[in-house]
Amino acid sequence: MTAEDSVDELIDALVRCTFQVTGVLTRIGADNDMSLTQLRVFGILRDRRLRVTDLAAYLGLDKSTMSGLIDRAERRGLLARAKNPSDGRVVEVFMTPLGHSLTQRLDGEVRAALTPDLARLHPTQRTQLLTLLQPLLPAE
Amino acid sequence: MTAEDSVDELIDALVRCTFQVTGVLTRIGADNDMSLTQLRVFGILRDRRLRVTDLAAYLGLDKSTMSGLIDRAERRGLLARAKNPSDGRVVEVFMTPLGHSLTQRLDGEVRAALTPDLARLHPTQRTQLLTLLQPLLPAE
DNA sequence: CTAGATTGTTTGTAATGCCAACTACCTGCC
DNA sequence: GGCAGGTAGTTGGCATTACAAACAATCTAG
Repeated sequence: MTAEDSVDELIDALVRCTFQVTGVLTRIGADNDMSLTQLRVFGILRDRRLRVTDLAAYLGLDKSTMSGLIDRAERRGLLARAKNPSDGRVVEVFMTPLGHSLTQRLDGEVRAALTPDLARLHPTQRTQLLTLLQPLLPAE
Repeated sequence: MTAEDSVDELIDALVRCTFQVTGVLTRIGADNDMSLTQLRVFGILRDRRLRVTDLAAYLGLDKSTMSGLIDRAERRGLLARAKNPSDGRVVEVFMTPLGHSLTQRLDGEVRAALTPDLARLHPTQRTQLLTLLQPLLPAE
C-alpha cells in the first residue's frame, strides 16, 4: 500500500465519520427543534457576542441567511440582538439565559450519544485521537 | 484531568472537526451544484443500486424527501430509476455514467482539499488515526 | 458635507425536509 | 378467485435553509 492510498483510505474514513457525527447532531437537534446550522450558531455564541457579519463569516453563510436564523431564534427567546452604541450600523447577537440552558441540555445529549462509542477506546487512545485531530481543526 | 474531562474535550474536538470537514464538503458540493445530502446519496450509490426506501433509511430521511432528491438528480441525468421486475412497487435507483464521472471529480476535489491537512501527520500517525476512527464508523 | 463604503434587512427564488394523503402493488386469508 | 390489510413511492402543503439582488441606515474620506 502506497502512502497515497493510505491517505485516500483515511479520507474515506474521515468523511464517513463526519456523516456519522453529523447524523447524531442532526437527530439531537431535531429532537429539540433545532437545525444543524442553529446548533453551530449556538456553539459559537456559547462564550461570545458577535456582530451579524462575523457570525456569517464564521459559518460561511450569507448575511441574509443569518438574518433569518437570528429572527427565528429571537422569536423563540433563545438569542437577542443589541445595537452597538459606537457604530449604529452594527447589530450584536448573543444568547439569552434560555438559550444558554438549551445549549447545556443539547451538550449533555451530544455527550451521552457519543460517549459510548468513544468509551470503546482506551484513555491513552483517546488522548492520541485528540492529538491526531488537531491538524484538522480550524486554524488558530 | 479526569477521564470524563478527557472524553468531553475529545467530543468537542470531534464536533469541531466534523463541522470543518462538513464545511469543506459543502463548499465543494456548492461548486458543483450539489448539496451535502446529494453528496451523501452519491457516496452511497457509488457501488450500489438501492431501492428508494433503503436509500432513505441509510440517510435517515423521509421517503418523500428522497423522491425529490432523486427527481432533481434524474432531471440532471446523474441518477436513474428502474422498476424492479419481481415487485412492481419497488423503484431502484442507480447512478448514470454521467453521475459516476461527476462523483469521480468530486472525489478528487475532496482529496485535494483534505490531503494538505492530513499530510501534516506522519504516515504512522495517519494509520493510527484511521484505526482510532473505526469505533465511530457506522456499525456492520 | 457629500460620495462612497459598510452593515444589516427585505424580497424573491430554489432546495431540503417533514407529515399526511394518495396510488399502485403485493400477500394472506377466506 | 377475491378482498383486507400492508408495503413502496409519489404528491401536495408547509416551514426552514440558503443565496443573490435591492434597499435603508450609518459611517468615513476627502
